[in-house]
Amino acid sequence: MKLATFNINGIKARIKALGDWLDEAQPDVVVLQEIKSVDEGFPREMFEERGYQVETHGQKSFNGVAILSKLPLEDVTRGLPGDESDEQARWIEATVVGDRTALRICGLYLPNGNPVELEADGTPVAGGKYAYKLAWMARLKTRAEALLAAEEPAVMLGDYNIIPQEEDAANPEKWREDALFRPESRAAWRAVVNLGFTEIIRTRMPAPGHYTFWDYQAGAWNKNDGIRIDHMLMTPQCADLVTDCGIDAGIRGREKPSDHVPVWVDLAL
DNA sequence: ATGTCTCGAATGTCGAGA
Repeated sequence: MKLATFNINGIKARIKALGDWLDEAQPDVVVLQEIKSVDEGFPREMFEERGYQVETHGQKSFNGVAILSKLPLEDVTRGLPGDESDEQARWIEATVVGDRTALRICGLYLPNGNPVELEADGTPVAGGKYAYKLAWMARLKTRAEALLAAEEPAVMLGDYNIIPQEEDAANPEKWREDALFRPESRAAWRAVVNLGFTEIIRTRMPAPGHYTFWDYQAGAWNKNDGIRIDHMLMTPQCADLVTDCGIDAGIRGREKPSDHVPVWVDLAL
């Protein structure tokens, strides 16, 4: 079973590029981020024609996540628990039913967090975007703890908007004060990973220089000025199933690309 | 040194978000 994550930066602008990649890569399950569409406006037909079941959690203009699956999906839930007042569409879960085992999939679009606004004592300004990012990550940790406690195959994958370590950026210095790389962000990331998850790309592709995002600005792709911010965190029971993984970086160089590229894994499901 | 793209509201351009 091939599982992938892809921040598409707008479904309407990505119909051609996404369709081409699906036809070539042939993933069985894909989580999408930044669909930037309400559920009713999502072009589900182009995926259903290709044999995918489509589950969306959209909102107008911004954010929005989805799951495409050629395997049966069960128990679909929308929204990250822990804050009923949070109206941003950034989390969707479903159970993928395989021949041998089931896999809980959590597709996520973690808040960007910029601009970083801090009080004089260094605490994030309440109500600001950086405070929202860190609060969201605290809720993520709570959900992550429950997934681990279940001792079953589960994966949380998507656009984490986190550069975990220096080797995950071509030019770490220019990200030093950014919400994607600041110490508070990276500490919150480690607090989740260190609960006992396998970060599968780090584990299987440990060399530096594997990026998943290149900014549209300043010729970042041509200079390979990238960062690795799209990740997969697996419970031990899920990590045991992995047979291969990769990053489809090449599609960043095509016509009308997203600024992110797909990250994928093969699982003996 | 500079450099981009998407969406939506309001129009034929702009602000917000990333």
